[in-house]
Amino acid sequence: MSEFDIKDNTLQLHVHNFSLERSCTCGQAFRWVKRDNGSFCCVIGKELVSVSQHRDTLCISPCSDTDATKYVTYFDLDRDYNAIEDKMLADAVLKKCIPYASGIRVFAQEPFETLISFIISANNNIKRISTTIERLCKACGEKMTAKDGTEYYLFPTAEALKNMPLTSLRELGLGYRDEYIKSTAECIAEGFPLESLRDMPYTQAKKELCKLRGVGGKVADCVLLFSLGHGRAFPMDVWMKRAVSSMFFEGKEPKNAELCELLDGFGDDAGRIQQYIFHFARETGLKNE
DNA sequence: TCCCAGGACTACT
DNA sequence: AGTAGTCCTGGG
Repeated sequence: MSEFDIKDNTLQLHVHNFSLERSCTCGQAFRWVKRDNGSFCCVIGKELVSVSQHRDTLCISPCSDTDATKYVTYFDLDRDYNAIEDKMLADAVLKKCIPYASGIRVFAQEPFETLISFIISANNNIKRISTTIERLCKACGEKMTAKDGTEYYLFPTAEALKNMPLTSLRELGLGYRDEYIKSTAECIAEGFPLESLRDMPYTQAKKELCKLRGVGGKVADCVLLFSLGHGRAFPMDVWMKRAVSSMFFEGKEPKNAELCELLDGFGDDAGRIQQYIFHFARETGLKNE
């Protein structure tokens, strides 16, 4: 495991080629908040944690003695992203993405929170997704108080969401997604084996996820990549469609088989490479393609 | 006022 | 199997 140190309830993790800012704001997670002092806050597990980066050191607080592995896993610190970038450097197209996205890590988030969050993300923008999720947490997530007195809310359990009246959900600004969320929360509360999708082949796991209401191919891929460890998952939103068409298919939309061939070439790093392409597309607007 | 935003559902060929 | 219209909401 990567090097770490704990003092004064602060965990210090050694990182390399890591960008906290890019990783927290790239759209994979919605509860990270940037504070004036440059640190980022989020509720992870049941803790409200503050994270800051100083060159190659990540400082996380508060922390207990046994939290190191938890955050190494969350921030994906044991993976060799240099090896991924080396692979991309060998490809003339992928090479161009690196300067725009280097340092992004794919976080390992909690499956249920990720599932509900990305159902909300459908036909929606990041700002509204974030505010809606915070309202949802406040409405039916457990209220917690940190040692310094700060109050915060956990992401709601499936049980709590299931018991919310549709009208109350609608008042939170979920729009037509309210019934998707209620229905999916019901399925999870009644035993839909979300965790078991981790060990299932990618294609089968995706098929299972798509049985849930409000979950189509794109949302399923987000859940598989961002919370269930499926590196093959390659979320295709409108930006990615534009990017993939212009970068790999001379501006034309690829047929399904052509796309599969491309993604097979990316192998188990497809999802992480997706993050590089996505960031490149957003920052350049694909103007030079 | 109209149109769209990091999709999914439904009802059609 | 593939495609058009519709869906709540906030902002340009």
